[in-house]
This record gives sequence, structure tokens and C-alpha cells, in this order.
Amino acid sequence: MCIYTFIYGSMAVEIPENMGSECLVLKSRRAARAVTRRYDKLLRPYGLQCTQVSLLFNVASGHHRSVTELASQMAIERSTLTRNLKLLQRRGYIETDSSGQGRPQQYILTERGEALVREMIPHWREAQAQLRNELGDEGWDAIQAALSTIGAVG
Amino acid sequence: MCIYTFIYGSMAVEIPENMGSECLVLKSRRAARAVTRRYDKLLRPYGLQCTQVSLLFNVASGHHRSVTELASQMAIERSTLTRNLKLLQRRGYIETDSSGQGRPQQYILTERGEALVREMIPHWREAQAQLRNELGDEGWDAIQAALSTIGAVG
DNA sequence: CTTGAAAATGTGTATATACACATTTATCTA
DNA sequence: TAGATAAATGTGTATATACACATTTTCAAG
Repeated sequence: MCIYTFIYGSMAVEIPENMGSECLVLKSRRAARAVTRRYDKLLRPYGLQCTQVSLLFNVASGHHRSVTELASQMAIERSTLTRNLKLLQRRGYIETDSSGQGRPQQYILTERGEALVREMIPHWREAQAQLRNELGDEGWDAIQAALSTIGAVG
Repeated sequence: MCIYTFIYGSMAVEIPENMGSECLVLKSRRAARAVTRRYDKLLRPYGLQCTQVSLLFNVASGHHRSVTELASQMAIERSTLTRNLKLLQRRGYIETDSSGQGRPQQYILTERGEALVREMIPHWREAQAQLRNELGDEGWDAIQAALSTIGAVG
């Protein structure tokens, strides 16, 4: 692996040359920031931030029976998810399903949340289409595949 | 675009079928979380979190003359970077270069920071190698290319 | 030298993320 | 049924991120 040496004060520090260009954690986080900013810019005029919209979509899908299960599906830390859910709940978009008796907390949409989901879907589609157009079909597909792969890193 | 309808309480809500599998913001954030967790697990025993290590590497590289410039290079919000730098400064790894007279704050490594960088480089390399091995050379290259592309999304 | 624009940084507020530890509830076994 | 075990959630603490607005410094035009 190629490195380069640069003089730093009185000492020489060797930083791997590919640190900036190949550091997976640096690049994956930068990518997430860039995409988030873009979606936020497009969706913010209509209400929530994109992270909350995608969480709302996941709740709407209903493929979960507990917070723990939803956290597992989204590959997000459970306590993080709990707090994000509380925000949506405080704003009246979701609520816990009181019909169930067990310990698990199943979140479902309120009427207001349903209305918001309906409103946001076309804007979300527009954002997707815009980026797909910018990246080209090939680029888009390659990116989707790459993100699926690293999203599954254990 | 294909959608499916599911019954939600008394109403039917239509969520795009590809919402979960193709939402770029969901997937890019999930990928960043996964990679971050992995690097953190590998690097934490040696001190800092991976986000701070990569920031430290960027400071060490010295390709910046101000916080604003560094923020631009890293595609990170300036006020975010400011706070992250303060953390490293509080721990004695970096300091502001007092030799310059202008308004810009140029952060440089302290001796302690230099020692930490030297210590972390092999561990960072090991983390990179481990993931590359898991993903295979082809997968690795494809991911690198994809992340470069979306990281540049304006 | 004054003034006004531009550059750079600082701060308040809010959300997103994760780990460690504690608490509560459900379930199984003897 | 009592006690142990597992499942699910709650909470404290710390870091990461961004936006909006304010403040400070620099610098050029006049």
C-alpha cells in the first residue's frame, strides 16, 4: 500500500495516500450526508425531514410487530429508533396500537399520519426521479447494488 | 412505478413497493450506519471512534487553511465540523496554529495527536483490509466508485 | 480614513445515532 | 405456583449532523 510522507512541524507523519480517497467510513458517511441534504432540500417545504418521512413510510408498511423488530429491519439501533418514533408520536403522526395486549409496542399511523404519507409519496417519487436522472440509469443501478451490499455488512 | 395497496385500519394506504428497497436516503444512511458500527467495533479498543479518527487524519493531512475550507473538502457542515474539532482539541489531540495572524483558524496536530495518528494507522489499514476481504476486490471497487459518485451529489 | 461588502467564525436549537445499564413483562421449568 | 430466564422497552450520556442567525475580522472602494 502506497504511502506518502509529509513534514509536520519538526516531525514526519506518514498518512496513507488512499486515506482520503478510499476510507470506507469517511466516504459512506459523506455520501449519506450528501443524499440527506439533497432529499431534505426537496422535501422540507412540505413538512418533515427526509429521515422522518422514510421512518413514517416504514411504520406505514406495517412489516413489524415491535420496536425491536422494526429496528432490526432498518438496521438501526433500537434506542435511536425509540426516540425518533417519539418525535413522530408527539406530532401526532403515529401512535401505539392499544388493541394488542403484549409487551411489544406496535406503532401505527394516525389519520393525520396517513394524510401526511399520502401527501409525501409524490414528492418522494419526484426526489428519486430527479436523482436517477442526474446519475443515469446505469449509475443508479450500480449505486443501488453497492448500497445494498454495504448496508448488509454485519 | 409499481405500487401495492394494504389495508390500514379502515383505509387503504398505497406505499410504493420499491420504497424500502430503492429509497436512496434510507439506504445510504443505513450503509453509513453499518460501516460506522463496523469500524467503531474494530477501532474502539484503541481509543477514539472512527469518525474522530478520520477527522484526525484529515487534520493531519494539512490540506486546509481554515475550518471553512476543511468543511468544504469533507462535504460536512461547518458548524458540525467546528464542534467535532472542539472535541479533539479538548482532548489535546489538535490545537489552533497560533503563528498565523489572520481570522482563519488553522487546526494542527499536537504531539499527542501525532502519536495517536501513528498508532491508529495500522488499525485503520486492518479495518480496510478486513472489509475488502469480505466484499471481494470487485465488490470493493464497485462500492468505492458508487460512494464517490453519490458523495459528489450537490 | 471611513464605510460597506465579503469572509470566517460563533452560538442556539433540533434531530440522529449508539452504547451501557436498568426496568418491566412474558415464558418456561421444576 | 415460585423462581429463573428471555424478551422488550426505558433512560443516561455522549457524539454527529445541520440550519438559521449573530458576531467578528478583513479588505477594497471612495
